[in-house]
Amino acid sequence: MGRPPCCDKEGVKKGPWTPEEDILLVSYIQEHGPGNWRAVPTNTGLLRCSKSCRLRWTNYLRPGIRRGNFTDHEEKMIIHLQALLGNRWAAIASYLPQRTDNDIKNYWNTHLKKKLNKIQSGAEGHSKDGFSSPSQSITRGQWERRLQTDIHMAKQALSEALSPEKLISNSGLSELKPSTGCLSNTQPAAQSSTYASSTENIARLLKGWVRNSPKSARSNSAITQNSLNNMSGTDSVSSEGTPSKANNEIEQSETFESLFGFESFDSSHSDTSQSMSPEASLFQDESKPLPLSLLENWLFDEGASQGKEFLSDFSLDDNANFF
DNA sequence: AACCTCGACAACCGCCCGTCC
DNA sequence: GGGACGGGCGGTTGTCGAGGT
Repeated sequence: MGRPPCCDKEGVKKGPWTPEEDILLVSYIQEHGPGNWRAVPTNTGLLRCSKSCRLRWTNYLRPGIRRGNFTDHEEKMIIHLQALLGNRWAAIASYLPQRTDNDIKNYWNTHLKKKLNKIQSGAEGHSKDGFSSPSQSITRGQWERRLQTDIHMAKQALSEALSPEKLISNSGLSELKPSTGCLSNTQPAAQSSTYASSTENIARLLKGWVRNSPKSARSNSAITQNSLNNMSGTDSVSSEGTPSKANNEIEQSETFESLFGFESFDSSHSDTSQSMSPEASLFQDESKPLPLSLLENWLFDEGASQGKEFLSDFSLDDNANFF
């Protein structure tokens, strides 16, 4: 007997999620927190598979997700991390807390793969013209130096992206300023007309839902705090850096709105991978990235051969020229 | 205007792993 | 110890819109 499917095939809805379904899901998670996905469809009345609910939440509804165009910085990080980690999208995503693994995977498959192929074919063209490919001509010493340089670059990029100073300086309430924030109704650069990809629709709907829901009328701030704790899957907010009662209800309300307003939709932020919204920082604990030093160790201790493959696949020089 | 092709991305599927009983 | 289950992950497919013919 094979493993039973995670959900009955009959009576399970498939395809794009509707706003109503999103609201049902979000409201449930607000009350109970993410997890126990098996129970979600039955408790919410959603005609969806539990996996589908989890996916919808983690990839699109979860607070702190940045969508829209990838910055050059993010692009570089993805390329470097892909070279280091391979197609371990979840691991790569842990270094880009605002991006989901699915998003990164899609971006890789649709954009970066092609770009790198172009580069590679370009390099091959060179070799045909008399230039030997780097992987063929490079000595081991050169290769190691390049590898170290590459790791250093990746490390630098990561530390820039994840440095606490930047997090603090960039994650402050300035993110909520109308000029750049969620309340400004800024249009995403690439907005699709379909609901599923119209994150602003979700935001608007959810905002409306929060305002109209009886619970929000009862105690908006309480919900906000609870939902933050629940949604983040941690109780981290309360211990250190606790939003004290000095953080008044308005601020918390703004924070909540920002959860679904996603200022980061605004792709006009120049180097947004370096900024992190407060909500995003909440989720950092959820998936702590492996320290890069460990990656280095792994790479040098066990993966020298893999490193060579990497270099032959992905030439630094080509890459440098490309960027 | 109708049809076709291609690209982008949301969602699904199946496998695997960790946890619990 | 091992089976069942829930959840995570990566690969793949489906859908839809844009652009081209």
